[in-house]
Amino acid sequence: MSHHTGLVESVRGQGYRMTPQREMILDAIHQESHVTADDIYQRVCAKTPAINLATVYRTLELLKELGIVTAIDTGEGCVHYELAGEQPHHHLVCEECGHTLELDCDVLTPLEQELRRRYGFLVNLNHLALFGTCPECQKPKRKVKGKH
Amino acid sequence: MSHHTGLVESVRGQGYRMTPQREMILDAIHQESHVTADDIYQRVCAKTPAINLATVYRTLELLKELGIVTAIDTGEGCVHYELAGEQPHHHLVCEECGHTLELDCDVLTPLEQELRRRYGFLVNLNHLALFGTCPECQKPKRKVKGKH
DNA sequence: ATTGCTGCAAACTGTTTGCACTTGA
DNA sequence: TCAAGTGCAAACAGTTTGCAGCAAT
Repeated sequence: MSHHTGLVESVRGQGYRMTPQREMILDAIHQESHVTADDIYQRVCAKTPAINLATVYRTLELLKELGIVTAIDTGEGCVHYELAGEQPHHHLVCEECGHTLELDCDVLTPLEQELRRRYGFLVNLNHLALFGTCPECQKPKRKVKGKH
Repeated sequence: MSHHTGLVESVRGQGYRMTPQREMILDAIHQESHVTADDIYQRVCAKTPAINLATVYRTLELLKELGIVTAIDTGEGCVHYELAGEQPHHHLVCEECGHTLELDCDVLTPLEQELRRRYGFLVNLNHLALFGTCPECQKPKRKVKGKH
């Protein structure tokens, strides 16, 4: 099942133990990237008796330190995780419908350069979430409005 | 004391009551923008007997709806608030030292345009927080390293 | 046989909510 | 007057932590 043997080795190679839990968690992120701790928890629990949420958090923390996953805070109150190996990409999150669309990484290259040139700031745009209004929601349609 | 009479009127004008609490909260944000709910709470409590944190949150929620303040999630686990009237500006947050530096808004204009052109996405860059490494922390200095 | 990892339960942080009381218009 | 706003305490969600037992090396 493990198509992610490299990752397993990477963990072991750095002096950490490979446990069934860690393997399942790696498996889960591998299957579906850009997930929350709870997503992983659900996904893992679905197949085997159980795993503890705390373990998921601790493992994610470890994987983050090992540079295997990266964390993205999309500002929705929960952190999303992704395999670090992935092509860095970004998310446009619609504030109205919550829909997320992915963004080619090259769109941000000019900004990256500008920030370095102007401020000497080395920005980390591995996984950025930008908020706004998606094309769909910009269409006037029936304005429901109302004081929510 | 209220140099923010306009805001007070704005609240009242939209059919909401002006209470001492709300006035103090407005006052606080006026004095120091880019604050957290708790900052406001502290600041207000310092001068008068007391105010309730829940009230701060409720008021901020209201002010946000009225378009008087805007919320920014800098990803540090707590939301920052700012007077909406402010020049939109952005923050470069250093992941190493936590230091924040402000960013001229024009740096992001090209990105804004690109997103609209390419994806039809109307991005809201009123208050953006970008993470990375500040010039200071890029200097090699003594690498302490060590396992977290 | 160690030492690291796990599960569990409890703590913690930022935020929200239900409800009875108070107060601005 | 009376709906809107407040304080309080309790609930919440996401995340972290202390500790005793379990298991990978």
